[in-house]
Amino acid sequence: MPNYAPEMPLKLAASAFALFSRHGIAQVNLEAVASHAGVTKGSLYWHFASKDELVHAACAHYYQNYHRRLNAEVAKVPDPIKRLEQALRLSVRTCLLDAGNRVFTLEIFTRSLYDETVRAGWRQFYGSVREFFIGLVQAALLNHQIVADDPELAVNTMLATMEGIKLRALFEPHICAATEEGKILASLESILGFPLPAPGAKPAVRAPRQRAGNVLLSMEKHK
Amino acid sequence: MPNYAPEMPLKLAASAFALFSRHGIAQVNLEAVASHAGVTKGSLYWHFASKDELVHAACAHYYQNYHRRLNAEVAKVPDPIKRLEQALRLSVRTCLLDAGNRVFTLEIFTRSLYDETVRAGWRQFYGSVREFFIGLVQAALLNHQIVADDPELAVNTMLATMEGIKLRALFEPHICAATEEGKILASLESILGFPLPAPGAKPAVRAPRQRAGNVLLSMEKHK
Amino acid sequence: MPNYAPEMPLKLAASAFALFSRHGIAQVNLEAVASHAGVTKGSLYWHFASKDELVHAACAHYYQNYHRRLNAEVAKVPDPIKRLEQALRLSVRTCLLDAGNRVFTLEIFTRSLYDETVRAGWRQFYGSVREFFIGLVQAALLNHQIVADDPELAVNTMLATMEGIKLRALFEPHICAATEEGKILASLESILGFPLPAPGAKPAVRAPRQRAGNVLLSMEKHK
Amino acid sequence: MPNYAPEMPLKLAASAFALFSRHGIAQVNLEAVASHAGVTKGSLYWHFASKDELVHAACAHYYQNYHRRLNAEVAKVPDPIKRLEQALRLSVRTCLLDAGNRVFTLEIFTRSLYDETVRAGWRQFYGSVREFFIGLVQAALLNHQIVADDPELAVNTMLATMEGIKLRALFEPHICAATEEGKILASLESILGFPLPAPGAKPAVRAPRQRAGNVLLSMEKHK
DNA sequence: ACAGACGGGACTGCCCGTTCCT
DNA sequence: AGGAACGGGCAGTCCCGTCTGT
Repeated sequence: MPNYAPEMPLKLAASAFALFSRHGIAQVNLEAVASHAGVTKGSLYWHFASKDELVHAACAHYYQNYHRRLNAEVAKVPDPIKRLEQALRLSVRTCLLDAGNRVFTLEIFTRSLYDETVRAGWRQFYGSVREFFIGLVQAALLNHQIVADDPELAVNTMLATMEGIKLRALFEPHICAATEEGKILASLESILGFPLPAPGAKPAVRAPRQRAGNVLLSMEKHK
Repeated sequence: MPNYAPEMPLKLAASAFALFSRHGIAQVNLEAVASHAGVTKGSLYWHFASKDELVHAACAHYYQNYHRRLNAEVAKVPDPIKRLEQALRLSVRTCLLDAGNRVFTLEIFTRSLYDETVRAGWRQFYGSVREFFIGLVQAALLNHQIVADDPELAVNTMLATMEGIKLRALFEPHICAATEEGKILASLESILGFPLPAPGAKPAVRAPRQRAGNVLLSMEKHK
Repeated sequence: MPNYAPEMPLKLAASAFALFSRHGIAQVNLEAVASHAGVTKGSLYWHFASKDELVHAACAHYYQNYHRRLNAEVAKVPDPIKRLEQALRLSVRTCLLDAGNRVFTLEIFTRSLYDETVRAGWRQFYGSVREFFIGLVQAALLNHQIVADDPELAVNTMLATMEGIKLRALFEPHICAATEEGKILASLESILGFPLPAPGAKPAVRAPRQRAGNVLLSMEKHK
Repeated sequence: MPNYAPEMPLKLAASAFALFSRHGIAQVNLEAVASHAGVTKGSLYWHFASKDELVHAACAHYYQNYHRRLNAEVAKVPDPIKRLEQALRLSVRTCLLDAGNRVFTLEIFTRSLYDETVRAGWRQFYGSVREFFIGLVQAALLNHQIVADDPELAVNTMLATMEGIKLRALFEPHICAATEEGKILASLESILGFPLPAPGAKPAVRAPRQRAGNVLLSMEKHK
């Protein structure tokens, strides 16, 4: 029917991302990706020269999707700190709470060991995300809504904490249960110098020791 | 001479670990592992029923080797804080500075996504390492050589920082160059509440609470 | 040029037959068959799901080839008894004098012990050959060129004699030497009630007792 | 725990014969043979240097067993034609009606394609059987109990007929059903020139044409 | 004489990326 | 764009034969 579908490459990339996230890259063959997109393997090869290229496209899909949603999220609110909070919430939801996402990024990390293109892609993506957050943090700083000596350090720490949580979730899945969103969010906000949510509460969260490092690591043990 | 080699399983596990660390698990076939150990694939299958089992053996080899070296390291010195420092130094050297080790653990992480046995093995290993360090920290605490409100939290933070560094090294290899040992070590020690090395030095490193966490993230950017 | 070869299955079957005939089925691996046909094992498996299937195809190749040559042979001459003689000559040449053919059929017999499909295939082949010869015999009978009370019995006997010769050739190869063609042929024709070739010759061959059973068995012993 | 069992080689040969007859030579491994004999593979190799040797031993077991039973059978009766009949009956029972025996000999035939020793063994065995029967036939001849112009030819024909029946039984098992013993026996006796069993019966069987070839082939078709 | 762990080699069946023809 | 065909590679299996130990 649609004998000319200009969006087919994107459809294939989306299918690839979806399947890779569910089953891992090595476990998904091109036949499956093609049929998931409604075409055959032969057609897939008209758009992508190799599985590697398809992986790159899946990464690009992931990066672009994340950026688009991030931008859409912050566009909804004008207040700097609200924007930052929304950005954080979205990141937690998509990157941490979504198991498929955790799978995909871990697969990408491992693949980047052997594929320079993947490695470069992620490096660039990570850099742009960092710059994005630094921008949000500085805006909130200028608005005196948060406190931070060194925005870049704070963002770096926050991002590293997210990676740390991702890794821990491998072995302790409960720490990324959907119900943990608030807790995780609070920790990340604390790292970025957010004020305490409840004004009357003791500023424990803001207490230096509390904010030290991957705050998530202090979460009560799971029973 | 070939027959009757009770240590062959260990030899094979060591070969598997060595090759997996160099080239990744999927890139190494059993033929290569066997020939690295001086036997053939047919013989390998007398000892291991599948590649999965061999992977588990390689993990066990890794765990055991790490533990053995850790114990040997701390046995050399009686002073608690020296022991802790030695343990940290060894960990940094073997887990962070050694690229093969970084490759192996990342491969294991990804594999643990699909192999419950691998996942359980690593969970147990990680737990035992944590307990080991907590013990060392408490000993140093009793000796008033370090300060730490919550040893478990400090150790968790330190270990998470190591994982964070490992991940960053994927995309910024220079931060795990051999020359960085001192810097990395200092950061980890700072997290565990070590006193400042040089009394005259600016106490920036000790500015305790701020720097705690993934201190490594504040390292100057690579040019 | 490799792709799109609809005749590849036949080529592979022919290669399989050729190699099986030379070295036996168990002694030939799929790699050898594939490379003999100019492809690789992976390609072979696109056409045949297993070695068993390939054996079946080799049998089919053998059956079809024999039928085709038989039909071509009889089509060349119109005279019924000449047709019968040509058919016999071809059968002797291909089935008895050709060592490869003897090997192949013996292998097939043994394999049919354990493979019902092979067994059924041979049964059908044997049946069709028998019908073919019965038809030729009856035509010659109607032409008063041979004498036979019971064409079916005569054909059965003739075919059984051929099998008997095949078996004896295993242990006394000389009885299937190329030079024996005439002698074997004469015996088979005698069973089918052919008239004596030379009118002046002693009718020894036609003597009942001489014709009893596998006449070939009366051939002088080899020194 | 018989640590000294001089008869172990025979036991192993018997086990080998039994298993080879049931499942074929290629389908039986040495482990199975050894355990069937109550020992392990290591012990088997003390008695036989290779699987080939074991096959040879199984053949020898078969030959010897057949000879022994044949001799025992004829020793029971003094009358020449009775002896011949007993010998025939035993041969039909052991060689034709017993499916295992048919399997074993067919396996041996195929193996003899590639194993000169097996081939020579069978050749010798076959020769000795032929001589044995020729002796019995001549004795009966001297006693005027049968008629035969050429005892050797008659025996050859009879033996070839048995082989022919064996082959046909592959594809038409019913012709070797236990109930067919009488019919098969009658055919073979007819070839050897036995008098008709019932005096009043029409001497059809003795008519030359009827006796031509493997008389068994004239058996009514199976429905 | 026996037991059995072990080594070695070969092979089947399969997967999956890739190419080519239509 | 479709899909038949190809190619390489590898896991898992089988089983023979050997070697140590008893």
